[in-house]
Amino acid sequence: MTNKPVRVRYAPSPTGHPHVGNIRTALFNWLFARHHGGGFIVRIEDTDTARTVAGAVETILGGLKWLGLDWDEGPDAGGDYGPYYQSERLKIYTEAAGRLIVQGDAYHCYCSPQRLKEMREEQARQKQPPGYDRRCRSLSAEEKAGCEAKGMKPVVRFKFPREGVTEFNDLIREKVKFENALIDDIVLIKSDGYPTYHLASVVDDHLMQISHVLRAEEWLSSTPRHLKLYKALGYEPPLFAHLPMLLGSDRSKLSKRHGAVSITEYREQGYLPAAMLNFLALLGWSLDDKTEILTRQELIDSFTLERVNKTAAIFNTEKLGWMNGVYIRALSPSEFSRLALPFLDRGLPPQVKRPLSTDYVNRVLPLVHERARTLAEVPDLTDFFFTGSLEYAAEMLIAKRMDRESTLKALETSLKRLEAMSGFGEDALEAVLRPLAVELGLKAGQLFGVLRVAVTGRTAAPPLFQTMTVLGRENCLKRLVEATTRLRQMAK
RNA sequence: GCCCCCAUCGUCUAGAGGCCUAGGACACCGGCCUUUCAAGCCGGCAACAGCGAUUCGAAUUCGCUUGGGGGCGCCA
Repeated sequence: MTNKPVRVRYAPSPTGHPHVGNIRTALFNWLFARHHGGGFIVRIEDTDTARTVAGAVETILGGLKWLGLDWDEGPDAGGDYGPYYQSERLKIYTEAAGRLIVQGDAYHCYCSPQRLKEMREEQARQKQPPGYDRRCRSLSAEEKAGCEAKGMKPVVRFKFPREGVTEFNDLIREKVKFENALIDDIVLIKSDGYPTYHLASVVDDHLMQISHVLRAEEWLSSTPRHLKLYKALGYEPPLFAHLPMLLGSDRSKLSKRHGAVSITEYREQGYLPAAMLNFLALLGWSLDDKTEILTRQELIDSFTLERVNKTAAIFNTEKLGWMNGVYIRALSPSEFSRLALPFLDRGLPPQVKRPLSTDYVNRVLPLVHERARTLAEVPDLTDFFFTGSLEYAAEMLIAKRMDRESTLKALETSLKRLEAMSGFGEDALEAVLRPLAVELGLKAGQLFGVLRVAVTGRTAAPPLFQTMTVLGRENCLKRLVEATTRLRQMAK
């Protein structure tokens, strides 16, 4: 450990949606910062003008906010080390690159993309490792002048040492060693004047006084270059920790074909931020041998790099679903209603009258509270409470070990008894229907099953009497009549 | 192809030489509860990749093999 104050950063590039793998990296950085009482900085790495997507910054920031990952410095927050958009720091990078050239640690390269492409193809043919052949390292003054005269725009390349070994101590992987001879000269400044990730992140991490770089494992092999860059620039490098990757179900890099991959999609699918946070934290980190559910504060208190593991983890949606269910059930009824309402409003068929009655909704939702794994399931679970007519096959009305005739009789008798009821409460319904089953020579389950289908149009639903109570007398009677008709019309 | 990293149930993981006939969770399969579903409870299935070495003793240490992942862009 250095004795520098803890300052970590999340440095997304605004090229698309916030990938859950990326967000997991953000989360670990945030947890690390909060655990140590350090700073969490967000820096936008918008140095690829071609790939930058409008609105992406907002989406990424929105994802962080949704999860409650607050940042101390960055867009919207300001800070003493800004600007926090790399596109606004171009001068700084140009200056750094200029210094490296003067020092002899970097050089202009005029090789065209075309030549580089051909070079790589040739290397592939020869089964040689691909990499820049350093041709422009030894350009004479005349050759250089010639290129300039032709108006060629150079890139700046880093002169990586040709021999020796670069070794460093990764906080998670411990000693990692690379042979310098195998590492080529990376581009520092592109021909459009923008820096590459390598230069920009090194310069900014230094300037922003980042103490620990926690990033995904895919960066492990470029770390030697970064280390040499720090050295050439005269900076003291931060400590590095390369986090395990997040993989899809087939063990390949998590991508769209594995399903939802953007944090925004999970939000839209009705996952709760607390569940998402908890789940993501457990991908590559664990507290002990049994704890699964942890609050944000518990996560902060117990998060350490020592307990981050080295193995890539598969993003397991099944377990996320279970965990989300746990969090949903832990919600108070009113919180559940408040959170589910927008999903209901959006998910119910268009013919359902809007606005939805708050009072009615508040009576319906408790019935499915413990049955929902995501908020997005709520409309499907409750639509029969809202729609006018039910759609189901008449056969569904016929319960186990019953036939058309006995079902018809059960329906007609029930209808008569229900019509005769003065009240229509849960207990009253049970008091009427349970004895009726006996009277009809049916098991309670058989009668209730018939009525459940008649009233909800489905075989799986919330408890019958509660459902009927909420649905109300008029609606229930109407549906029983419809069920009778439907059964009569059914072909024998 | 070259370089780097990794390797415990299907999945997420516990395990830092004897506590391990390897623990927990998801999923799955039974059972209980029960008007269906869900929830809950009880039980079950299921793993130390292989081979050598070190050691009285190895999932834990070392080596090799195999397997998986990542990197090798004027992307990040």
